[in-house]
Amino acid sequence: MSRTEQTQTAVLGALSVMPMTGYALREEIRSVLGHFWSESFGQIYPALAELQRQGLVERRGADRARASVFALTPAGTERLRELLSEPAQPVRPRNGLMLRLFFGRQLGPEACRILIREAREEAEARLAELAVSRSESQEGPHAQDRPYWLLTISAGEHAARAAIAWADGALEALETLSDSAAPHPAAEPPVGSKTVHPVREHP
Amino acid sequence: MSRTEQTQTAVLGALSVMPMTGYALREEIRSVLGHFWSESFGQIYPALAELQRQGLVERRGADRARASVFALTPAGTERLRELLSEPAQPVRPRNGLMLRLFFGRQLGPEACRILIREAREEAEARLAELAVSRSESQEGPHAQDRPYWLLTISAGEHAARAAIAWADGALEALETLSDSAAPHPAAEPPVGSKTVHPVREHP
DNA sequence: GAGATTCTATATCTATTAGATATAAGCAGC
DNA sequence: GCTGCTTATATCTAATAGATATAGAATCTC
Repeated sequence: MSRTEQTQTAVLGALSVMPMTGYALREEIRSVLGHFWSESFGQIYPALAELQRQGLVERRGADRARASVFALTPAGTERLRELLSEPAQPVRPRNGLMLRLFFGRQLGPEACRILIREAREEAEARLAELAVSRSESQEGPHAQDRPYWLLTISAGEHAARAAIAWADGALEALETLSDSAAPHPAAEPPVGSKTVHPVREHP
Repeated sequence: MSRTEQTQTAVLGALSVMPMTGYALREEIRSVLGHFWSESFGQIYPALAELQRQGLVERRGADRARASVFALTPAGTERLRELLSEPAQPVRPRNGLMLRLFFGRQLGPEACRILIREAREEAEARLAELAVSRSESQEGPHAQDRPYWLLTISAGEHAARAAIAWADGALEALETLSDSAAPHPAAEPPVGSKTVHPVREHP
C-alpha cells in the first residue's frame, strides 16, 4: 500500500462517518484520529481531487465563496473496505528523545533526566486526553463504531502508561549514574583531544 | 530543530562512535538505532556534504574506486553537543493498524482480530531482538555509553510489552463482539443503501 | 450603524524526504 | 578467464509536511 493510498484510506474513512469540507477533514482527523494519525492540507486536497476523479467521492456546492462539501459515493464505500483490507505500510521510527538518550553521554546525566521528565509529563497529558476521548465516545449516534474506537483509545493508554513506567525506571537509573560516575557532566570528555578514532575499513 | 538538523544529529552521533563511510552509516543507523531511528541515503549523503562544507566532518581517502571515510572534527563534536541540547522535533503519528481498527466496523471483528494477532507477533519479535541487543551491549569498548544505550533498549521493551498486553485485551474484547453483534461481518452494512448522510455545515 | 480589525476557513507552494533505481566494483562459480 | 551474482555507493523522483498566502465572516469600536 503506497503512501497516497494511506492518505486516501484516512480521507475515505473520515468521509464514511460524515460528509465534510477539506478543511473540516483536517480538523476531524486531527481531533479524532490525532493520537495515531495525521494528515496535512498538502495531502488532503490532492487526495480529494484524485478520489473525485475516480468517482469515489462526490463534490457538492462548489460556490465561489462557499467551500465544497465532499461525500462518499457507493463506489467509495467499496474502495474503503478494499483499502482497509490491505496490509499497512510499516512505520519509519524517528524518536528524538531516544536519539538524544543514545548519545546521552555527550549530554550528561542531568540533562537526560530533564528530557525524561518532560517525556513523562507528556505521557501523563496524553493519558488525560484519552480519558476525555473515552467519555466523549459514550455520546453520539455511532454506537456500532464505539467498540472499535475504544480499541484505539486503549492502545494509546497502554502506550502512555508504559512510557510513564519506563520514565520512572530511567530516572532512577540515571540517579545512581550521576552520583557515581560523572558529577560534572559538562567537563567530562575533554573536547579537543582524541577525536580521531581508528578507522574501521568497510565492515 | 529542523528536519535536516535531526539528520545531522544522527549522522554526527554515529560518527562520534566511529568514523565510517556513507554506506556504513546507513547500515550502522539501521542496525543499532533501528528501533527508534531511520535515515535513508537520500538524507545521509546531502547531510554529509553539508557537514563537510561546515567543517564539522572531514572526508578521507576519496580515491576513485574506494569510498571515502568520514570522521568528526573537533568542531563537529562541539556541534553534536549543541544539537543534542535542542528540543526534539515532535513526531507525526501514522499508525496503520490503529487507522484500520478505528474504521474496523467496515472490516468486521474477525479481520480485526487477525490484524491484532499480527501486531502481537511483531511485538514479540521486537522483544526478542531487544534481548539480543541487550546482551550484545555487554561487549565492546563503549562502557561509558552503555548505561544510556540500555535506557533506549528498556524503552523499547516497555513499549513492546505494552503492545502485547493491549493486544491480548483487544482480542478478548473483539471475541465478545463477534459472538454477539455481527456473526457475518461482510454482509453487515448494505453497501449501496443510505450512503448519503445529512451534511454538517462548517462546525 | 459604518468602518476597522481580527479570526477562521481554504488553498497553494516549497523545501524536505523516502526509497526506488542506476552504476560500478569485487567475488564466486563454472 | 569469463560470466553472473552480490555488495557498496550514489543519484533522482515522486510524495510529503507544514509554512504561508488569500479571502471571507464576524466582532468590536466609535
